[in-house]
Amino acid sequence: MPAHAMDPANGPVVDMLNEIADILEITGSDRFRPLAYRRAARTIEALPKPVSSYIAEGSVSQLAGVGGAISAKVKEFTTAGRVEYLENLRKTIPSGVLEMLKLQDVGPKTAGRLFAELRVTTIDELEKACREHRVRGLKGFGEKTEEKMLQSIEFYRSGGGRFLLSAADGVAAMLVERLGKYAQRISPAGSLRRRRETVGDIDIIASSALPEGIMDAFAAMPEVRNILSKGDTKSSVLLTNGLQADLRVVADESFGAALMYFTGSKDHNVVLRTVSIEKGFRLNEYGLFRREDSSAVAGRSEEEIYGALSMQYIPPELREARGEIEAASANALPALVEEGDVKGDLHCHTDWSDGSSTLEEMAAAAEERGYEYIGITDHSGSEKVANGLSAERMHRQIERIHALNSSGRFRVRVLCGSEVDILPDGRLDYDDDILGRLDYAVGSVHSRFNMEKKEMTERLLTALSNPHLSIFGHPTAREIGRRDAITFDADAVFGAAAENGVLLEVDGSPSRLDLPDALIIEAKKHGCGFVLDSDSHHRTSLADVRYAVGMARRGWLEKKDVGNTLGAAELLKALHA
DNA sequence: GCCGTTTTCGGCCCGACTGTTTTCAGTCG
Repeated sequence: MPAHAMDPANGPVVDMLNEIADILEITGSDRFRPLAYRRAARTIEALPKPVSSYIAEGSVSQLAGVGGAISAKVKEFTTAGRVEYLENLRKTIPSGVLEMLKLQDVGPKTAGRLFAELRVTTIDELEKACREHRVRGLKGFGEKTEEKMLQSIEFYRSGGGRFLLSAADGVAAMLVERLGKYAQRISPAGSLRRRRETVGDIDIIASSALPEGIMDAFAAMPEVRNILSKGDTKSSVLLTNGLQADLRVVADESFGAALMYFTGSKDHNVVLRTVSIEKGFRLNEYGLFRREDSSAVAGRSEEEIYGALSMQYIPPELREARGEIEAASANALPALVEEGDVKGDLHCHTDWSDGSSTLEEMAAAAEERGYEYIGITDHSGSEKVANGLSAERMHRQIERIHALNSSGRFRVRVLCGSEVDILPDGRLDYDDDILGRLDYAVGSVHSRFNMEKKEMTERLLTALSNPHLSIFGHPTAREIGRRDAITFDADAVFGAAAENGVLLEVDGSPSRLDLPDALIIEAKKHGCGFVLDSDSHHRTSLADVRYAVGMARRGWLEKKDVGNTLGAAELLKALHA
């Protein structure tokens, strides 16, 4: 699995640790050692800052799951760029064998045996071995295994991977809608429910006294390309759009436990189980049970289970083992911001630049959503490809918005904003006379993404010191699966944003989701304020603000952290802080 | 390899499903 580290600098370290784990699993006898490497990898993957900064302050071995041996390897890797231990491990196994692990239903034992007994060293060779029916010659392997492997190879080559949350969201809603009539209760679970930025598959949990009915309906849906497995309580299908969907059915008294279990995260579940054991319980997908007599304590709802463990209810977005269990036990969970708290959108485009709805359509759509205000932020002049507004057109748009507001045509107040390019030298793309006329400016990076960290940090610090800048738009400028985050010194940039009162945007555009959660957490520590926007280019995508809300909740944000939960008058004051 | 109010050893989540078995190993989540 490629690393999706919160700080891109940590990607190679995470890959290094996971590769060690992979090789140890294929060759090794100790099954816990690879787990230790994976745990350390997960910890480092979630770090908001380069692991080198933890090395510098001597705190690497204090990270969860990182002890003496692993911290030594991490240090060796960051200084030498390679790890002797891994170099030696690599000699024992061809890299193609590692790649086979990416195939569904091929794990370390299978890959190891294919290599040891058939000398299969690549996925291509595995395909050949299956076609020549050599795999079925191995003890414990048969005809169906060969067929499954060929299917997995095909799926892998067609790029079966993770999907944007927004793509999965619609499918999950369809599944819930379609299967709802067969269930007592039904809900999406998994990373989709936790509002992660990408999801690998869709998990649906349902309760029913008649599981066969819902299972049959699930497998018979027209969107099903093939059935991966089908049992009494659990089935998996591959949908025609390439997404995998899993359905799990339990009795209604276990619905909460199953929902909790399959919502995860895995790490959250592990910690929760540990806490359960400490308190004399056993927790599984059927409920919470007393250990001494196995009597049921809770299971009908998640609230009931957290309650029985003397905790506050933990919203799914927080279930990442980032201290939420400790906070819930201490009655100290944040009151997370909700979509209904948002009083207006501050990042919207119209057909004046690269949007496809008119100013009036956007205002009407904002009004329909019950917003108090909508900020229009078309692109500035440098954005030629996006039809950015020249100074002259920007002046005209301001006049137009003023006229619209005084016309009384809309109850919603239209704010004059702009998404102003942060130029490579850190200046904003409009002169002060325009910036001074705007209600506020959103500054964004749209060019020269590959600047060195030091230069990029300078660029951003210059922009953040501009008194006309109110909001730092999609701060990392990443596009999920397409473009990496820009690199900058997060401490310096967030510190400057806090000091200058520049609010950080959480952009809800489905392929941006920027800031991401770990950086939100980091920025909040610096005392930054935030805004939640849709970055919509069409009147229907104002609803994308829900993805910004999801990310904000994953970042532990409360209503008071978010500027656009304020009324218009207070907001304008905050934007000029 | 990591970890610790069961602490320096002995655990490390655990249940469903599949394909191959004839009681289970491997994979997945």
